[in-house]
Amino acid sequence: VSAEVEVPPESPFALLTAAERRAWFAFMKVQLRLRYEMNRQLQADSGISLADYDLLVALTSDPAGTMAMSALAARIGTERSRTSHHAKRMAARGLVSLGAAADDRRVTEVSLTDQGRATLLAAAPRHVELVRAMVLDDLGPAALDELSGTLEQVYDRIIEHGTLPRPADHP
Amino acid sequence: VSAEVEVPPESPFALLTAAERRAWFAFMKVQLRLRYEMNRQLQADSGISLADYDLLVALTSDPAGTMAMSALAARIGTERSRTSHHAKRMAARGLVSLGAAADDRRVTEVSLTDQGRATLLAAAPRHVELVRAMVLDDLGPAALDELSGTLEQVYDRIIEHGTLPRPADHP
DNA sequence: AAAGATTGAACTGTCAATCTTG
DNA sequence: CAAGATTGACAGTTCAATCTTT
Repeated sequence: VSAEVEVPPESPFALLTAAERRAWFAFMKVQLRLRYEMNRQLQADSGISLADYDLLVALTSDPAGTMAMSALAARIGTERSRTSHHAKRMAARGLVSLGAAADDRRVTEVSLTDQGRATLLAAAPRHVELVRAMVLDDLGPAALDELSGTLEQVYDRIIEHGTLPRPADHP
Repeated sequence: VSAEVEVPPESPFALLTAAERRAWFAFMKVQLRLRYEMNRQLQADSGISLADYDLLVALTSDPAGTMAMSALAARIGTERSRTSHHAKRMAARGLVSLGAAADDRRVTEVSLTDQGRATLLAAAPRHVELVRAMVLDDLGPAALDELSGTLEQVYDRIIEHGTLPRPADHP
């Protein structure tokens, strides 16, 4: 397993202690590789990006598979304009459909199409398998709980010190 | 602190156990917010992106602040073409300079300029402060070690199951 | 005016094709 | 031909300006 990492004194990482640096490097490395591998696998197996997958998953949180554009953006945690561009591209590919809400015509409703639902159902098991294989499977119940607790604590600190409001809970 | 999260049975997350889901959500949430906040702070305080910062830091690992384009790309963990585009944009802003290597003229050397070095030196303390405030400060030495160990274990799994070779060690 | 959303321009990242030197 | 790198076209992201409905 990885131990001490030497850092030249000119490097900004010299501002961290050895233990801090170790945690920070480990986190950044995991994060970078994981994103890369998830994207690659989804693209190869199902022809969708991680961002596409996240959007489709978000829509399943509504029983009918329909959400207002703003609600969708808030759920995914990105800006409205980005979600708008993204949903439009996905609509062109047939994965979702867009339409004005009947009751308030300012609202754009984004809905899973049959094709979108089918794509997600086909993609999910392999994606979850990857996550399990890469992250979850090798941690015992105790390590998993410890990791969850630590990350939740970190998340709270980020929200406290950050510039964005805490989002509504992930159902 | 966050506890059980309900997931509709149609959601792909139903494929994970409650404990697995908790760890996975916590990781994804931390990762997403942290990237956002780091980017925002660097941009606001120093006028550079997180990607710019990473490239500048990578260059400091050479005493003279000069690396071959390929070596730089490998160090940052991105593709050569991306690094090439990025370095070119940064050169236009005066943060780095580009030139053919004397001994092998296929090689492009990327060098920190005085301005690039000054920008990094000015940016680093506040960036490190943010990382400390958001992630490191609130974890005791034991939690920090435990987190490092778990993430290093996860990283090894990712490399095992992934498609990319293990990169050279971060000095 | 405020809320919900879209648009267009500028910027960043990805992929395949190409160029240059060894 | 292989290695190092760049290019150009396209996909995705951000930001500010704009549009529509309430």
